Formats: sequence, C-alpha cells, structure tokens
Amino acid sequence: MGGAQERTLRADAARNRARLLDVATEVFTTRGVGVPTEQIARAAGVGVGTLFRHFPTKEALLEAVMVRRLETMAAQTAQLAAEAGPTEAFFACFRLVVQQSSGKDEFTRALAAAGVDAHASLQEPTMEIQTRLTELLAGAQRAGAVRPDLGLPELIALLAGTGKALEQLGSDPAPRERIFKVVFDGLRPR
Amino acid sequence: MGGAQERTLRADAARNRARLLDVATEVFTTRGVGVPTEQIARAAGVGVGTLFRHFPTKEALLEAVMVRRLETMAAQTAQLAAEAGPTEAFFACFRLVVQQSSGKDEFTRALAAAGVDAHASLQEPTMEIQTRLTELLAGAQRAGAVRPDLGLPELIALLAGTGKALEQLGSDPAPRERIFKVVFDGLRPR
DNA sequence: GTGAAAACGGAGTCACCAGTCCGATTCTAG
DNA sequence: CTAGAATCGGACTGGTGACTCCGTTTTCAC
Repeated sequence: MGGAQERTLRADAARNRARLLDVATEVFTTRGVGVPTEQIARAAGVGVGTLFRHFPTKEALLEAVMVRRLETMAAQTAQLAAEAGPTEAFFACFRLVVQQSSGKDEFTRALAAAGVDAHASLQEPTMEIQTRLTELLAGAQRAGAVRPDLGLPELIALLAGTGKALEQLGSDPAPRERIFKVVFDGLRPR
Repeated sequence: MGGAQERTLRADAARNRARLLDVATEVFTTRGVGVPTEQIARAAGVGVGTLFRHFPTKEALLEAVMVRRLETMAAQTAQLAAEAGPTEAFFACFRLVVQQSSGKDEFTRALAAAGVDAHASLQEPTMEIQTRLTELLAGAQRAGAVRPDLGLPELIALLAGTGKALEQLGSDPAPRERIFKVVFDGLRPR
C-alpha cells in the first residue's frame, strides 16, 4: 500500500477534490453525517457525479475527512509535546484533543456502522495519536502531575467525555473553563 | 393539556401499547434510534399498522420512550435524595443519572432534528429532574463537599460527559470506577 | 351468544437518498 | 489552435423506510 497512484490529477480535478474535502469537513462537523451527499456536492459547486468519482462512496468521503482531521491532530500533538515540559505538554494536548474531537465520534460510529472495514486508513493516524498520548501520559505521571493509576483507555475515555461535556455547554468560556478545572483537578494525584 | 383522553383502551390495545413501549425502549437504547419502525413492531409481535395507531409518528414513539425514562429517573432521584445526607445523596444521584442516561442524548438529538416541537411532554419531567439536581447540588455545596463555583449547567455537562466517558470504556468495572474517582475528586472544593 | 365498535395486520404508497451513466465540457500535449 | 483524453454535471435507477388504507379479527356490552 505505498500509495503511488497519484497520476498527476488534472488541474480542475485536483481543485474540485480539495474543495470537496474542505466542504465535507465543514458540513459533516456542523450538520452531522446524515447530510445528503448531493448537498455537499452542491455546496462545493460540483455535481454529484464529480463527488462520487473522487470518493466512490459516502463512507469513503467520511473516511478521507477523518484521516485528515486525525493527521492534523497528530501533528499538532507532536509539536506541543516537543515544545514544553511533560506536565504542560500533557495538559495542553488534553485541551487540544478535546477541542478538535468535537463531534468526532459521530464519524467513527457512522463508519463502524457502514461495515467492518474502513479501518485501514484510519488505523495509522489513530495509532500515531495513541502513541503520543501514551508518551505524554507516562511523562506527566513520572513528573507526579497525574495520578498513576490511569492508563490510556481511561485517558481516551476522559478525553471523549470532556469533549461531550463542552458540547453541552454554550460557547461562553467561563463555564467551559470550570469543566477543565474539575477534570484537571481530578487528574492530579490524590 | 389536561390529559383526560384515556378512554379506557380495550384490553388487547393496552397490552400492545405497553409491549411496544418496552420493546422500543430496549431496541432504541441498544441499537440506536435509526432502527426501522417495522423491526420494532415485529419484535413486539404486532404489525406496523398497530404501532402507528398508538404512536402516530416515529418521533412520537421516541418521545414516549424518553418521557418514561425521564420520569423513572426523576422518581429514583427523589428517593435517593430523601434517603441520605446531602453529600451521599448528591454523589449517589450523580452515579444514577450517569448510568441511566447512557445513549440518552442520541434520543434528544433525534427529537430536536425532527422539529422544534416535541418538547411539550418532555418539558415537565426534565424540569422535575433539574429541580432535584439543583437542590442536591446546593445541598452538597452547603455541606462543603462540592466546589461552590459550579452551577446547574456545569453539573449537567459533567453528567453527560461522564456518561460518554463510561460508554468509551468496556464493562470492566475497575476502569469505570477510576473515571468516577477522577470526576468526583475534581468536584471537591480546591 | 351476538353484533357492532374497536383494534389488528401487512400490502401498498410516497419521498428520499446513495450511487450510475453518458452526452457535454474543459484541459493539455503537440 | 486542435484533437482527444480527462473530467464534469445531473437525470435516472434501485432500494429503503416512514406512514396509510382497508379487509379481517378481537373484544365487550347486552
């Protein structure tokens, strides 16, 4: 699976493909994955035929969007991890992942529902992020900033949960910050 | 909206209605709200015609299920609140609501998506629960067991978030308990 | 027991949406 | 500039699922 089928897309094709990805990301995250494909094509200024030529399946489009989001997240996480001490890096990444993953699991659920496959291209970026998180968690625990009885599964669960909690709240920053306070406080040892 | 249209349903009709509600509750919570109505009718041992006579709309069925769940939750909450001191009652109710609300917001989202109405019959039990929660929160704060800067919105967000976190985890009780530890610890003052 | 009202069941209708097909259009090599 | 290949657009198809309609069955008052 090297991925050398990039037969130099024609200029307009490349433009349309990129535009579709952007629009799909926007629409799926704001209006949910149930939005008809035609509306996405319309919003991107192309016909449905074009959409299905680039992404043979709605599921494939979803997958492409997810992969991009995950890759971006992995890169940002890596950068944060390199820039700060273990404790700061851990909490900064926690915030980052929580923010980015808003609505993410609706995607994964939709993908899962569409069949057992789909994982292939998601596996890699997912693993990458999990590796980073494992390192960050271990680092923060070594530094005594996070209770030592937590593992990666609990961390992931807390990330998802915190994301959900923030969704419930409006955009007012004060209550949001209070949620972070509660969670971060709970993460500290004893 | 008095609610006096209970014209003494015929015996079989009452039985079928109850059965439909039970089956729908089970199916919606385990397999999601996307399950076709026909499968619910089938599982309840009736035809689709019967289902739609009792609940004129899929949305109406969803709403009826929700109302029952909320009412049960309100009752359990009230009982717990009466049985224990403020601190214990608060944390016990927190656990209860989290457990009960697994998958609940998929319902509300589906209802919201189906139109702006639907609220009518949900309003009352929702308010009831919120009132209880407000009292419990205030009680626990007065007792010094919960940080005083949290309000009802934050509590609700945390309940939803904790529920989501637990969903991520399997059924193994140990990690689940660790999540509760983190959240409860975070809820404590300073 | 009996007949009419109440309820049932499920085939049929209608709308919606993912995915296909092919004539029309646009790009690019020469 | 031009030919032909790559791409496009959107009408069309097939399948699915919510909801309706009506002939058949069940309940219940007498």
